Amino acid sequence: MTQHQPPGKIKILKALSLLLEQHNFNAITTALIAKEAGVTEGLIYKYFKDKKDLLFELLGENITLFNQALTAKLDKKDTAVEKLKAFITTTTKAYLKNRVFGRILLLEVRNTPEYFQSRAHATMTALETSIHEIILDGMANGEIRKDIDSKVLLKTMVGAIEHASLDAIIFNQEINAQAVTRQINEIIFKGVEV
Amino acid sequence: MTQHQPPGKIKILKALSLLLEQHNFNAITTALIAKEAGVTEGLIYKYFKDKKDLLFELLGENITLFNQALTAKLDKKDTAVEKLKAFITTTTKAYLKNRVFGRILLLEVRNTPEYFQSRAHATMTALETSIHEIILDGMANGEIRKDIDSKVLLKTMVGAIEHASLDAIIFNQEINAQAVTRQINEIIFKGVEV
DNA sequence: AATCGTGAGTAAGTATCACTCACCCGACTA
DNA sequence: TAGTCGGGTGAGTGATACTTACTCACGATT
Repeated sequence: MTQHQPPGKIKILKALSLLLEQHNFNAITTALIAKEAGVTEGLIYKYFKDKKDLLFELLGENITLFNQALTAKLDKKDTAVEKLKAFITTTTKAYLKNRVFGRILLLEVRNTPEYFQSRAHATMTALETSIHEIILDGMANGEIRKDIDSKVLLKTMVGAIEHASLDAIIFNQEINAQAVTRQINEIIFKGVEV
Repeated sequence: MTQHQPPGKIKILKALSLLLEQHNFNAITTALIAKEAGVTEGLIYKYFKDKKDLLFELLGENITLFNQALTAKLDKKDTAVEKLKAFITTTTKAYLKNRVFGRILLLEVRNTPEYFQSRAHATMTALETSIHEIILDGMANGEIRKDIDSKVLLKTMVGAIEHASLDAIIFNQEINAQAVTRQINEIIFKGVEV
């Protein structure tokens, strides 16, 4: 997937990733990216359609790596509920550990329509589809209530994960991912009403 | 709150709101806003610090109106659980009915640090605080499990609402808000595990 | 060993915006 | 009738995303 990338291209991707740790995407100029990468501005446009395309490719690499790591983790779990809980935990931890990844995905790309045509988004959709299938499996084998809309459950899980990570990502706070994900799992799987 | 606004300022706010129904914020130029409003570009900068400030003010008006409507609705409910369910339903419906409001709040402002200094964000924080207090009330009077972290529950609710609305907002789909919010309420309050 | 093609990179633009600034106008008021 | 002030104008300007014409190093081909 990422083999035989020209050195300049790699340097540009690395530079943007580094800069995103300190600044938000709009505040990062192409001139700054080029300077940080040690190349000229023109080279960015040799390898990327435009500035946003560069962002999407960086996100795409992160998602691909994350997708592989997540799949490996879920394969170790036996039941659907265990897999879904692992999904919540692993994803939240990924957003919090790799802040740039979380920031791009949750804050920087969604307001640009082109993102939804990108490879990054396609990978993300595939990931969500596989989680959706786990939910369906769980319903089929009696682990999960059948009268729940599987799509809404998926959205609730993803939404909970994202919103739990959001403050930490925006304000660069440290939060206890372990404790938070345990709580989310408890809320979604057991419910909060007495 | 919004009294005695000069006509030009109102026209500019209305123009942006209208344009946001068709285009995303970055794609809307100040020249286009001015043209749509029937004023000159310079006037925008008489009333707003910059283009983003204009966006924040438009959002602020929407949030203030929504906040009032929501408070009125919640006051009619007696129990904490009923209030929280009404919060989920009312908020989701607001995002779906007023797409521009949903789009600005969920997609356009969060990637700009200045938003978190704006009046709009302050109002939003106040709104979330009042919902948090309802959760705490519910715990105090035995409606809601006391071993749940109230903050995480709040985030889960908000996250579920936002993510359930997101696809509809992004792709301009119609979705059955009634059915979706009933499902979210079921998931969060009763849990999904058999 | 001369030539060709190509991938990698450069440097000097250009067009488009967001934003500024000096100014105008009419209506009050002293 | 001069002063001032809110509301509004329109011609700039600088930053910046993006383009384009070019160079250089190189391995393969003849």
